[in-house]
Amino acid sequence: MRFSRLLVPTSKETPNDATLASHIYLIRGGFIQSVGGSGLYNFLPLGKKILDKVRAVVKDELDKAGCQEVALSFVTPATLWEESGRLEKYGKELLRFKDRKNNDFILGPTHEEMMVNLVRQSVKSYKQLPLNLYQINLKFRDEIRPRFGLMRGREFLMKDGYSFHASEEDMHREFALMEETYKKIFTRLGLEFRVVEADSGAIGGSGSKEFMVLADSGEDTIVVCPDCEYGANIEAAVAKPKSYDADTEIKIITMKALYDEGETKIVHFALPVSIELQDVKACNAVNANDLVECEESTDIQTLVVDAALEGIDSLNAQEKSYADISAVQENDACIHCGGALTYTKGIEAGHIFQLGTQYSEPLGCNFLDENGKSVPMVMGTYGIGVSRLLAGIIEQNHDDKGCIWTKESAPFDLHIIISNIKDEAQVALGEKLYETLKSKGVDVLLDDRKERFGPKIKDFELMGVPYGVLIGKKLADGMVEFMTRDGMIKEEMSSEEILSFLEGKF
RNA sequence: CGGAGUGUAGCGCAGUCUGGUAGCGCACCUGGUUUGGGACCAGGGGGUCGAAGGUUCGAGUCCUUUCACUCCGACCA
Repeated sequence: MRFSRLLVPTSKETPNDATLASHIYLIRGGFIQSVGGSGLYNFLPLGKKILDKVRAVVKDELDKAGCQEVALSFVTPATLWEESGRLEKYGKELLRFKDRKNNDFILGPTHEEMMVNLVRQSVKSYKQLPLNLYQINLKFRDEIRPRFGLMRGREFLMKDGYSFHASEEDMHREFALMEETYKKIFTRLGLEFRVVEADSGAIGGSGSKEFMVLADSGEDTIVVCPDCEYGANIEAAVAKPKSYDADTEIKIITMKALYDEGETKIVHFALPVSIELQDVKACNAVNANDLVECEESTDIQTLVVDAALEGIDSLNAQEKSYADISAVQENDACIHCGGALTYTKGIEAGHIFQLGTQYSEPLGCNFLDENGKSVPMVMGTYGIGVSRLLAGIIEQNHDDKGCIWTKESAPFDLHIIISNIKDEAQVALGEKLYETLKSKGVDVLLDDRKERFGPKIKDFELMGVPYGVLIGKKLADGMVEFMTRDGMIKEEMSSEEILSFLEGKF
């Protein structure tokens, strides 16, 4: 591709609402463009190219693992969501609208219902199982507060996969296979990541694991053990129970729990004064959809006491139970090896769930087993935020000048700069390298613009193609420079050798 | 949803207090000079000043209503 023909509106100026490196450089580098509405972005040619490359890696690994790609309708009849019971539970994040006949529709934020509907119509026998179907498609979530560019948009590209099994054991096998497959994907993309235990949230189900791209700018706090493999989202993290004695000071926190159909209930949580309440654990302990703050109340009817206080406290309530509701703190002891746990920050880029029959049962997704008996399929579900991965790659790979794309995500293999377009020798060498490498399948960008050296090198730094060739005034002495974007390393070499050097490299 | 703020050219902003010809920087177009770190000179194009209503001889500016967006918080696979 010739730079003079490419639509890449790079910019010197930082958008005023951007604070994260990925947001700043994706816009300044001309990869994406804000639509003006919050959390909505257009992908410009370079951004689209990267998105396609990341998507191709995801698809390649999934296909190798035996998954099959489909594309489900983006617009979903609301009746399907009524069947599963999530129409209410998902709340305002769900974008709803009516058609001309006044039928209710939603734009899918995730597609369990749609996929189950597809499978229940076409799969009837254990002989057709197991099955793992996925799509890489737009999702829409009406986020309360979209921010950070592609990190938390309202419309985004997600890979969502769903597996269907005749037994719990087979689903566990697939879950492990997907964990391995995801590790391969993240590794190929050049990401530093950690697989952690997680809460299942609105999706539901039993075991779930998150794939966290490690970055200080991440929105999630994760607890990791330096001595073993253990890692968990703070929402699901557990530590070795601490022991308390009868003198331990106890605090009681009042919260309002929200349930389906607008029901609410005042609940109380008791735990040692020095320990923070972990909201998600607390929410799960009372089986609520959500917990919100409310005024303190001393009329205690429902009380959940932190499990560590069992046998120590002398609290009374009509309905009293024990559960782990405490937030793990740094230096708590690892549940597996006793190591001192630490906090780190991560970007949730993948999440895999063991769903069981949570959707197949209410939606009637049944099959006939060997005995001719109709039973619900056992399911797993697996997601990757594909557009979020772009942001994650930049969060991990940038410097103060711009992006540094990894090999499998780079918009081009090589970026050739002709410093002075009026110098015929420079142009001739640039064209020769460009045409020769292009014919050999190397994806080359040739900066043939009528610009000075400054803007050209700035754009190279900003756009972040991993390697570059600089053909400039040193050509008069028969020399050119080979540049490695990571570290901005320049190596001089003779203009005679450069072509064979590049042919060997790509 | 609570708190704070902003809407003026593609982007970033001034002008609003004190009403009187719509401005600046970047970007863009033409010509010339320049060509290794976001050049210079000259000329040029681009706006229903977020929307609606009101006050006034006259509104970007004052009043009322409304919409949108941003930031902090709460919330969130």
